[in-house]
Amino acid sequence: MGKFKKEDYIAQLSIDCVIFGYKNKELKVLISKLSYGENLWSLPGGYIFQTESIDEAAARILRERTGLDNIYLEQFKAFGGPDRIIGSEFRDLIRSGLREFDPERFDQEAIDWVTGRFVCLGYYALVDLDKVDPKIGDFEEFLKWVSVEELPKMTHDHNTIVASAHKALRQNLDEKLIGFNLLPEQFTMREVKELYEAVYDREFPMNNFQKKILGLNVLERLGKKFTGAQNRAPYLYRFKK
Amino acid sequence: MGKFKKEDYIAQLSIDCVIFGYKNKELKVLISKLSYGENLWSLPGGYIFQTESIDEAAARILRERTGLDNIYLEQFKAFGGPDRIIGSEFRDLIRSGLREFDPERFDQEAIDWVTGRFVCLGYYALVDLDKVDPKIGDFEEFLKWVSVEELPKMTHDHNTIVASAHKALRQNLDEKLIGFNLLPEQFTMREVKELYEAVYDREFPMNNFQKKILGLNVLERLGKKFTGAQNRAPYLYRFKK
DNA sequence: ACAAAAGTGTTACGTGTACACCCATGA
DNA sequence: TCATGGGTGTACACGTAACACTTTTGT
Repeated sequence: MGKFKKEDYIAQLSIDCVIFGYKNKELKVLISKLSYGENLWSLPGGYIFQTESIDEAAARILRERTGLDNIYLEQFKAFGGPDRIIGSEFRDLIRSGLREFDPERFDQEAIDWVTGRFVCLGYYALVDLDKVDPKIGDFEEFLKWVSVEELPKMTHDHNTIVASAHKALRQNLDEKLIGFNLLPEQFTMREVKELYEAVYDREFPMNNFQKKILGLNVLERLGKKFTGAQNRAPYLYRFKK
Repeated sequence: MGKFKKEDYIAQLSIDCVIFGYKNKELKVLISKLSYGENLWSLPGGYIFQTESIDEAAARILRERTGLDNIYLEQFKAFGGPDRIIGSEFRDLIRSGLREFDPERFDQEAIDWVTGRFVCLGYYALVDLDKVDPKIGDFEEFLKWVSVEELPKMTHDHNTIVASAHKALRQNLDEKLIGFNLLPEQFTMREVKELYEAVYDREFPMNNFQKKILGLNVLERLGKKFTGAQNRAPYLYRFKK
């Protein structure tokens, strides 16, 4: 990675991504452990090049972090209190060099830039968790999938941002039929139901749920899925394109 | 007005306001005629002080433009193509001084700042049109209420922004019961119905509409409104606080 | 008494929920 | 043939839509 040039980016404006995945009947979010401070967590994010649109920037940041292209992505809200200053909590920590940053990439001027006040554009992404190959960003130690129910306290207003993203997801899941982005290509009806239950945190009766989803006419029925269990084999479905 | 100091503001980030009003059975938007160029229109907007939140900035801008406090305000989307550069269309026009700006307020450096690339945060506001006393901003000649159906071609992507705001309004009108912000304190059921018809651009049967709205239990019935017409006098209603 | 429009009531329809039932699978 | 869970069908409740009707007001 080359030197960070602040002139390349829009100042004081960042993009934070709430990357949703689904596994083990849980809705999960990809969060990052920061490489400075003690037990500090945050959402993966990035900055906007002067030459790209904000949607392109979000897609690029997602691509850099997940290795995936054509991710389902939705801008849901901008966040911008005057207290959204990375430095207000960690500026001293960073500057004191408690953890060293790569001086090749970040000089003092760049660190000042990064630790100023930021307005952030919140995007949420829906991915097939198993296809993601998470890559760390600047100031990050590692990334981790965590259930939305068990998120740690994160830096700044990132917990608020996730809550807002979750709310937006709930509002859009049905209307825009985006839930299938969280599942693999083929899935059973039960898996769809359990996904909905994870998102809305409530139960759906199987038979009525099936009728509702099939009534949308967006799924095509494939073969059956034989698991070896001593019960009727469920059908596999695929999202129509 | 004092000198414009760019250091006071967040760079490359603006707020554009879609101010909705309602009159003569039409949903209207307050737009401004620019003081340079020929027949150029845009949305009223402004910039964000380093010391305020984005919501505070939007409320302040609305206050400056309408004279009203406690306006219903909702952030609905951020817009940020790399082509959103005021200068790309008008930079030369501005710089050539086709219309002179107040040099006390804007020096060359400030004009460079203003004509760069901007990401904009879209807010929509709902106001009682008759209470608004529109005040022009920088680079503006006058403000005008125009029906959403008859908007002129505006600068940049402002037509897109209005369309997006209108869509957000439609989605929220019912759910958040915000429509009454567009009406005076007292109103008849027919006026509410006609407002809804203006927003959704379709008809609602009076009797069912009445049942639905009254069923929400958010209105209190006051006296009757005698207009002198030779028909039964309608009730007046008020929004419960 | 009449025209105009406000307001109320009654019925029909469609969606979603609850319940009951049958079917396939492998031990 | 039995237990398990998948899948389908039917009856009911609810909210919305369509229709008919009564009431008020001023000429």
